[in-house]
Amino acid sequence: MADSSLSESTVPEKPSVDGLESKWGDRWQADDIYAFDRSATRDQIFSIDTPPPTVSGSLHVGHIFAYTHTDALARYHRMQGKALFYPMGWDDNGLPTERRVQNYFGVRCDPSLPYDENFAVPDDAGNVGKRDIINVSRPNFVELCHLLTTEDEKVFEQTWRHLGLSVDWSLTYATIDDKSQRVAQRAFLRNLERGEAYQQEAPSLWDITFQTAVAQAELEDRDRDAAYHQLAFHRTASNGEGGDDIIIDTTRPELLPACVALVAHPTDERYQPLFGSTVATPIFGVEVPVLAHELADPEKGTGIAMICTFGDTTDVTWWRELDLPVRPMLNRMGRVSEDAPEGIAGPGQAAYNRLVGKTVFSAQKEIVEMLTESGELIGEPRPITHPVKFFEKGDKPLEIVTTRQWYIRNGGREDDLRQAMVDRSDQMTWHPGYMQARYKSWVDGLNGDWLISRQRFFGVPIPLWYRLDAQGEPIYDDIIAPAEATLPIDPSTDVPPGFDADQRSQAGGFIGDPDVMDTWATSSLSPQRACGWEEDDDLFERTFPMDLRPQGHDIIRTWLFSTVVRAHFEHDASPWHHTLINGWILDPDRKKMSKSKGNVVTPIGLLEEYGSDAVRYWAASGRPGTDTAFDVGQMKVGRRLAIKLLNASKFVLGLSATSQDAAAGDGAPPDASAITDPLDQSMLARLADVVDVATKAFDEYDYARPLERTEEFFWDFTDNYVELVKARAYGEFTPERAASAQAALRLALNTLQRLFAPFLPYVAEEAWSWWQTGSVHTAPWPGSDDLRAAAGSVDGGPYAEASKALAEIRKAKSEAKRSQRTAVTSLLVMDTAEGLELLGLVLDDVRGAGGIASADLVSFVERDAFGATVELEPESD
RNA sequence: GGGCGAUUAGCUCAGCUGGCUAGAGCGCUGCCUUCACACGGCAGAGGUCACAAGUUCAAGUCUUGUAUCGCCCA
Repeated sequence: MADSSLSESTVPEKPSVDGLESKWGDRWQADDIYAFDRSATRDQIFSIDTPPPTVSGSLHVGHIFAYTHTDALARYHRMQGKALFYPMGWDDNGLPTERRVQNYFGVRCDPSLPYDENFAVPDDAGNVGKRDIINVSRPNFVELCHLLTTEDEKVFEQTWRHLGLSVDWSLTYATIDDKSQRVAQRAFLRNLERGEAYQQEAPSLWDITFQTAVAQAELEDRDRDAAYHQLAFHRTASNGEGGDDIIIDTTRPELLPACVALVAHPTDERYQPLFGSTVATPIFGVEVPVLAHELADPEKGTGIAMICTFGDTTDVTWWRELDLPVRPMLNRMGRVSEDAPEGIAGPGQAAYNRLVGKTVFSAQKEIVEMLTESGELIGEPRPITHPVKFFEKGDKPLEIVTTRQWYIRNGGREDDLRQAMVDRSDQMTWHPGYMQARYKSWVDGLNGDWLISRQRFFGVPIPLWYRLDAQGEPIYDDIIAPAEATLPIDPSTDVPPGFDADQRSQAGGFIGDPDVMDTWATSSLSPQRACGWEEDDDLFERTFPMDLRPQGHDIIRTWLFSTVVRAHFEHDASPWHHTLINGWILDPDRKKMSKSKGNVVTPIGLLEEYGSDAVRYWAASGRPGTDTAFDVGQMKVGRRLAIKLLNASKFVLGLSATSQDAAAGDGAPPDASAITDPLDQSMLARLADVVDVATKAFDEYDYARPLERTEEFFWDFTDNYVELVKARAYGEFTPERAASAQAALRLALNTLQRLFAPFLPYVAEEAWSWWQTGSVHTAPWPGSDDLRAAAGSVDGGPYAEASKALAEIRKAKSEAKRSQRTAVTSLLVMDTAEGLELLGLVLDDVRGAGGIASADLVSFVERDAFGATVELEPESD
């Protein structure tokens, strides 16, 4: 081979996938190839609402999986000429960070403490042994949160860069940064102004561990053991005092002091005579009404239930709809309050005193004892397992306590708004489509507005103050809101307009709202935050509504839904045009991988062991919406594929120093005028089909099919086409026919490198760099027109026929346990007339690859099906 | 209880608007050091497409039902 100076100087002797991440990662950063071009107009831009990962957790393979999908789509659209608006965000706001900070530094937030300017980070941070927890003020605690999340974010960024995400890192935001706080507070104030946010003193779900209210979206049911206890309520003068007791079934006898009524189904004949009368509670003798409501289940227990304030959400419904009094008995710690509920007196008070201060668990034991003593517990408790509501991050059952909280309307209490939320979901395309059913069923099942206030420390403060009356009590209706221009504010340290700092907590002065917002109340504004809402109008107009929201199906009811709510109110629009829902990673037992199960593999270890391209290959094989098994086998396959692409590129580029276009290409397809051989044209015709299928699939947000089809073609290309064409490409026939092979190989290689670029960004870039200037990732996505032009009128037939013949020859050698280099002394091919004609076109190539010295050794027989007989040269020793 | 999805070789999965004599990779078996690649290549064995009815010239593919698994909602 004469002149291969280019390939020799740039193609390594032994190509390797190792080390490409840092080589190209640095280069991409230096060249800023993923920078958003904000001069592009809206129709030239593709904007992505990247899910901000929770930095206080660790990255796991599920993240790698999902973010790779988005990145493949991003890279495709970039190659299609779009300006990518592809930011990364960090979710550092909220409870998970608080927890991590508590454990990492061995501290606890005590909001009553003053700020300590000289607070030093504990020496044993990150490795806290057995020692006393240090109580710190809220501002100190928040500082620690910022300190740790900043470090965590660096680690995350490093991993994402290693994976090869093509985000524009200059757009990075955090959900707790000042701009996010400003966006969240501004949006809240506007919701308030328009009547979309309101406060209410109402029964709320309460986590006794975290000491905060939680929203419906954060609930999960968990099965817990419990027992039905039969309690005897007594008749009163209203329904035949001294008559048979009324027996109710309850799993929570400890709430008996909080009983406000009994309830049965209106059509239940057993209890109809009692409706409207009263009964006396056991032990306490409190008189409560017997009422009718259709939520009472005649099949459950004795068909009549006691309503307590509050044992569960059904109690809340009954309480509201039946207009009952509140008789609370549990405090926010989940213990029995000192003050007995209204109506308890005399001997009842003495009994109540036995419960005071107890947890619900102990109170239940105590009350069962009392009921047994009094004979009002009928029979033995009957154990059951039933679903109990938990805060998804908590480990104690939720209680319901009456508190003042802030809400944002979401359709849970208004049918027209509920319908509007469903309509919004029709305005975006769901990938896969069936995931929209989850959204709809969630919206259908909403039973209240969105509770957004949280009694926590690290979050975006509710930006309000309240006036204090002459006694120093807050007047919650007398709200003082900040001007938008002053945002973000922290009402616990900032002073409202028209007041002095020393009026804080003084009679006639003010007090700041102590709460922070639900973390979803900030995340639900990620499009607004990323796109510069009210901060950068020009950017906002170019990027919003966004093109794509990718996310997991587990947070459709939280993140996706709440984002739709906010955009509906603020912009009267759907926040995105498309949403891509990813599945989960399952371990080999088909269980969701999670930290608690101890089956999580660290991503950085995988990336280092198999290479980023290999891991991305595995990830991109997972279909949209489909849960996928964690499979290192697929990563090994991906690694082989990546290496193969390097080696195939090396081979093609090493061949053809004769072509002019061997010299630095600019990304344009090589000159195809030399391509005249039928086999070459046939291969390109098939490649054109692959390009069309891949393009169509990508346009439908399916990243998996383009990879699959490209890979399938590529293996066949290397196994069959390259082998068939080798002899000719090396010049065994005429120079013109060699040139045809070389040009076809280069055209195919050029196309394949670009097709693989979204999936295997490192090897694609490496191989591209051997013969092209510029990055493959900013090269145009391949079209099929050039390929079809080169193929002319030839279709895939000759290539298929040649491959079949070659397979027969290989099979004969393999079955004879001979080397593939063994010469063929005779080949008889049987096929249809059409098949034989096609074979005639490519016979030289078959001979070259099969080791058939002369065309005289080949004969044909016309038949209606393909077949072949192969004779090999005798074995020599 | 209502809904969504899945069920194809030992394993992980393709098979889109019905034409398949059912595919790929891994794993397994045998062979080949071949000048792009041993981090390789060639070949082979391996499946009544969960089950049952139906529509159709034709069903893995459509309809209905059943079973099992997973998830969402109540």
